[in-house]
Amino acid sequence: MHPIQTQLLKRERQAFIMKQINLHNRVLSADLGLMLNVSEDTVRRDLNELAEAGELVKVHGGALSKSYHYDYAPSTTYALSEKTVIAQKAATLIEDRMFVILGGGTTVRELARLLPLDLKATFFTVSLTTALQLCDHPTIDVIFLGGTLVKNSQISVGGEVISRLNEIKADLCIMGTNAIDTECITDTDLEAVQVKKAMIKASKRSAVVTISEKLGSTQKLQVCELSDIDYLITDLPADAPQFVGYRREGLVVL
Amino acid sequence: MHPIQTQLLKRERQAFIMKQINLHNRVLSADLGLMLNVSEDTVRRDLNELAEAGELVKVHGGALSKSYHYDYAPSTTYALSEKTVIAQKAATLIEDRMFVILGGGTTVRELARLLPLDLKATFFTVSLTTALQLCDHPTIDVIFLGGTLVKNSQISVGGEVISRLNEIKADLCIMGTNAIDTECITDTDLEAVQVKKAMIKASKRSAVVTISEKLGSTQKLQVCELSDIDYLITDLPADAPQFVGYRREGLVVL
DNA sequence: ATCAAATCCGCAAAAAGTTGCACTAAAATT
DNA sequence: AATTTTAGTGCAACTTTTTGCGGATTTGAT
Repeated sequence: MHPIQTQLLKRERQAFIMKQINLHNRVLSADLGLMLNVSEDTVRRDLNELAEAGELVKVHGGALSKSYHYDYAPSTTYALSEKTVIAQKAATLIEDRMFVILGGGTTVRELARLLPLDLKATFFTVSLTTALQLCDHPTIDVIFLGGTLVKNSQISVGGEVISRLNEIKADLCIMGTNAIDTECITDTDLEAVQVKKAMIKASKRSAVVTISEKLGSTQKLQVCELSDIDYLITDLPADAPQFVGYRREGLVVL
Repeated sequence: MHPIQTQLLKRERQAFIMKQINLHNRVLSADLGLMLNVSEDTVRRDLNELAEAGELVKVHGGALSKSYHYDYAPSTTYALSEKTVIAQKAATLIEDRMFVILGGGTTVRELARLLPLDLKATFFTVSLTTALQLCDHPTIDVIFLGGTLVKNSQISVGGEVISRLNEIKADLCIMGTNAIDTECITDTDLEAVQVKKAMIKASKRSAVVTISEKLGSTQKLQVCELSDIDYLITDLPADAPQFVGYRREGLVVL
């Protein structure tokens, strides 16, 4: 990391900075000042200009490569508007300093995307895509529960995950589901079901998020009874007639 | 950089300026004034004309070659073609039924993308993006080593990851790096360095993949000595002169 | 909560750029 | 040939840009 000898023009300096960013994914203002032989203020001004032009992401102390950001592709998500509504309702359950377990699926990912920017909480997840989305949030902590990956759902499963979950006592768990009826939550994949069971067991309260389309559907494997969950969150208003048969003691419909 | 003796005509002057630009990619108005023995005002007027004619790019203090046109903003991946070359070389190290540990970064991700479709092996990784890429492969097993996530680099770190790595004995480890010189592999993030150390320790053989641009750069934290790795894989041919000082017993340059 | 580092803000000095104008010399016109 | 025209150049006054610095403020880590 040797200093540059010649005095560079502004453009050259900024090009140099971009090269460093592309090479090392991150730069420190102090380092750049030394390398370029200019004051840190000048470096900071350059970084601000480049950030404004969208060439990099400025952070406290330096800057980061823009390519290192998860690009969310909302066009591919089925029923996005409904899921956004659900996610916004679900977000109200999360408060500062909570420990929250999140599952996979596009609805939960949408929730992760919509978390308030000033939220300070700790999240656990088994989903790669949820985790990536959470990485874009500035103030939260994210812990990934590793294990064997299931390829199509991109979540980790297995004994390793289960035993980690058994060590956790979270305030809240939010998961999607494949099917839900008036009796229980069901799903198709045995490994995923076991993880979900462990997630519920590891949390004081559990929320299930799902688009209303799935109400009344059933799959082969049971995750839990409807009474085992505390919140049911859909795109419908809480007093919608579709919830007949779902209401019961201790279950809040949002 | 001598001053010109004879007084030049405008056209000759501008031709001289273009020659300097093509030679050095940059010129300073002050230098040109001295060299051409005219006032800076005249130089500036010349530069303005040339810029208007699209022959160069005028900037505060002088002008830059049009080819220099720093076209940063690699919306995709920086130096992707080089990384593809590297990834193809690295892929030859992986054989059926191997246990392989992969790191993060775009080069490794490219490797994950280019794995032969019929490969049957088991992969461990701490990188969310590498893991996602591996999920697209039909026949391999993927195990994610979970832990606290570092947001910028989207990898998991911490004691959890380290101790899991300590339980693994893999055949091969392939990782990118932020910086490499003839002495050692270095990086910027302490947590990431600790994980990389553990990855190397957990593998019979270790490979470092990097674009040749990074050769000769150094960062603050040491991952390992150059002699601790078994393969160095770059976009250059194995017999390239750039490897002077890198070659040593037990290190294969690919 | 506390402390050091990083950032922001304004300012002032230096560097670079702009403009109008006068002067020169070559080119064009009569 | 004499005169007008015109492009080119340098100078000086003024404006803009760039940069570094001191100090107030925010941020992040402990």
